[in-house]
Order: sequence, then C-alpha cells, then structure tokens
Amino acid sequence: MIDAYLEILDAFSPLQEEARALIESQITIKDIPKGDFILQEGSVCNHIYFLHSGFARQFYYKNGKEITEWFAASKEFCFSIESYFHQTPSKLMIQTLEDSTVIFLHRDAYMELSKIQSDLSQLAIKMFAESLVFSQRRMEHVLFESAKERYVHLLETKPNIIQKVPLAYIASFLGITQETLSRIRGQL
Amino acid sequence: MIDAYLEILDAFSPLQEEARALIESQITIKDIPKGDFILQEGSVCNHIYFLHSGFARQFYYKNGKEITEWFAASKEFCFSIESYFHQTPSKLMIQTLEDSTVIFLHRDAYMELSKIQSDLSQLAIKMFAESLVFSQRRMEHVLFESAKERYVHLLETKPNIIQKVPLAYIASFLGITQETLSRIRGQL
DNA sequence: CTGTTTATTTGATAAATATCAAAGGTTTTC
DNA sequence: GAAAACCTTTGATATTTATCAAATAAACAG
Repeated sequence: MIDAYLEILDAFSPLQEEARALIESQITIKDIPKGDFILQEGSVCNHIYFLHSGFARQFYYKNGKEITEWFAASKEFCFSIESYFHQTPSKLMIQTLEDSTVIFLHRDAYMELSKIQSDLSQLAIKMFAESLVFSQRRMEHVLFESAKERYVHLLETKPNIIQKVPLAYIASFLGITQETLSRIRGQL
Repeated sequence: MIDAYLEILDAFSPLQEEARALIESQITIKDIPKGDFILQEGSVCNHIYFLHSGFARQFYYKNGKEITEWFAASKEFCFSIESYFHQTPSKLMIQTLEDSTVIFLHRDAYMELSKIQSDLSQLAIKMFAESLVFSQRRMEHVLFESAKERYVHLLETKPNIIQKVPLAYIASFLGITQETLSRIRGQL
C-alpha cells in the first residue's frame, strides 16, 4: 500500500531513497467507513489525504446549501487548500461515500523535511502547480461553457464520478440546480 | 529597484542573504512600452514577471474573442500558469497597458537553484500556494455570485483596475458581455 | 414485501443574461 | 478641428437557467 503511494508521488516528482524513507516516517493510514469524515468543518486541515481505496466528496455550506467542490477517487489526493495553507478552520468537509483507506501526510512534518530534502520540496511544488493548472482550467469551463457543455465535459473526463454520485452533488459541483441537470440529462 | 523586488519576495517567504544573491544573479530587467507584449501567444512562458512599475493585462482568445484573464498592477506578479508549468506554447498573452518596467525571473535557473537552496523552494511553494488560494476564491465568486455581485466585489477590492481599464476588458474578465456590464453600472 | 424515505423527473413561470442593432460619447490622429 | 477609430450606452428580443410545486421512481429499513 505504501509502495503504491510512493510510486504515485515519485511519478509527480522523482524521489531518492532518502526522501521515500522520510515520507514513510511521516504518514499514517486509516480505514474510514462510508459516511465518516476525513476532514470535519471547523478543524484545521493539517494533512494531505490520499485515497488508497474508496471514494470521497469535498463539500461546504453556502447559504445553507451543500456545495460539492470536488471528488476524490481511489488513488487521488485531496485537502482543503485554504485551511492547509492559511492554517485556518476549514469550511470544507471531506466525507467518504464508500468505505475507504486513507493515507495522511502531515503538513508540519512534511514542510520541515522539505527544507532539508530538496526532493520533497520539488514534490510539493509539483503538486501545488498541478492543482493550480487544474483550478485554472476549471475556471475557464465555468466562465465560458453552458451547463450542458460542462456536464458533457465531466461525463467524458470523469465518467466514474457520474456513475457513483447522486445527481444533486454533481449539480452543485457544476454550479446549477438539480432540476436543470436532470433536464440536461434528458436531452442527451 | 532590485531591493524593492527582494523585499516583496522576502515578505512571501523569508530569504537569507545567499538566496537574495542567487535571485539577483538570475533576473533581468526590461522597459516595455505601452502596448508591447511581455509574453506572446505561442511562446513558452519561461519567466515569472514582476511589474516594478506600469500595468498589464493577461488575456487569450476563446472562439475568436479576447478574454481577459487578469491584470497585473505595479508591484504584482504574473505569468502563464499552464505554459510555465507544462512548458507548452502559451495561449495566454501578457500585454502592457502603460509603459512598464518588468523584472524577469528565469524558470530553469530558479528551479535549479531551488534544489540547492531551500529558501528558494519555500518561496516557490508559498507563491504557488497563494495563487491557488486566489484561484479557489475566484471560482467561488464565479459559481455563486451574480454578475452584479462580482462587479461590485471587483470594484471594492480593486478599484484601480476599474479606473484604468476599458469596460470590455472587465466584462470579459467577469465572464459577461459588455452590454450587461454597462447596464449593471447604470444601476449602481 | 411494504411502507417510508430519498432521489429524480416534469411542468409552469420568472429572472438573469446574451444577442443583435444602433445611437451617442470620447479619444486619437493627421 | 474634422474624420476616423474606439468605447459606452440603450433598446428590443431570445435564450439559458432558476424557482416553486408536484409527480414518479428508486433505495432502504423493519
């Protein structure tokens, strides 16, 4: 399990043996049953989470409504960007939608180690850079595509999400109502 | 001029004397007249740009239309996230709207140095993290606020942009037509 | 299974924003 | 300082999406 994790990190940015050992010393692994929270609202996000297996949803409340920000599938990472970087209580919650096994990488330990081991800082740069590119692309979709185009795009790039997840979650992720999404589906 | 630049970097993440000297060795400074391009479409973004003075607009073409992505005011940074990280030809152009003085920090040199000088990698992490938080916040505005709310928010947080920039640029940044923006203005 | 909750679809209407067309304003340029 | 180019506003209409209400459909618990 840890090996698979290290491989994925290594694919982002190559890690020497020393860096791998340091990471191994700083992770914890937890089984989290379906419906439980990986990150609770109000607590500070002190880890980067990796789903070894399972599936999770990241969401927050906006005007009393649940807004889905994104999902994390098996072998993907997640964390609350703002809480992690600013060390503020998280608005974002991360909840499993299936029984999941999650690898926790601790922030402070990692940041300290990254000062003395450049592979680790390069990895952090690479990961945050990728998040930034992803965020940028999503912005473009939201600004310039219709609800239908955005749904089709999601369908094409992440069909597994659409299979697993209730329509209301997808609608709030796309920034539309569930009625609208239902009608879009009907047209396809 | 370089001192002011190093101070701003230092405020992001503290730099030792050695790191400052390394940065100083890797920057170039150019005066760029109004209307000229800091970054051309199709070229790879190999620098992080800092506007020592002046003002610039970042934009790209989408279905033949100019879309303004963001602005860079005096003492601010800009670069094409995607081209810089993926080393691909840039869709984004950066054009000055006033005579400007720009400090260029070279990517490859910086990345190499950041492997041997942890202050520099910490600085990179900090800068990309801040961009990520910014991008995240903007996403929320775009998804859940009306055109009017987004305009008012821009007006409150960046009044200087609204003074300096033609309405059509602001409209495309907000993701609305210029007619709609003109009507919004009329209502305030 | 059967009732109960939860999720999805459908319908009617309203609101926000886009589109197309044109008229006024400002600047710029020679 | 007149013509041209550019920028902003206004009007009429169309499209997209939201909202409110209700009907089905599917999943779940006892």
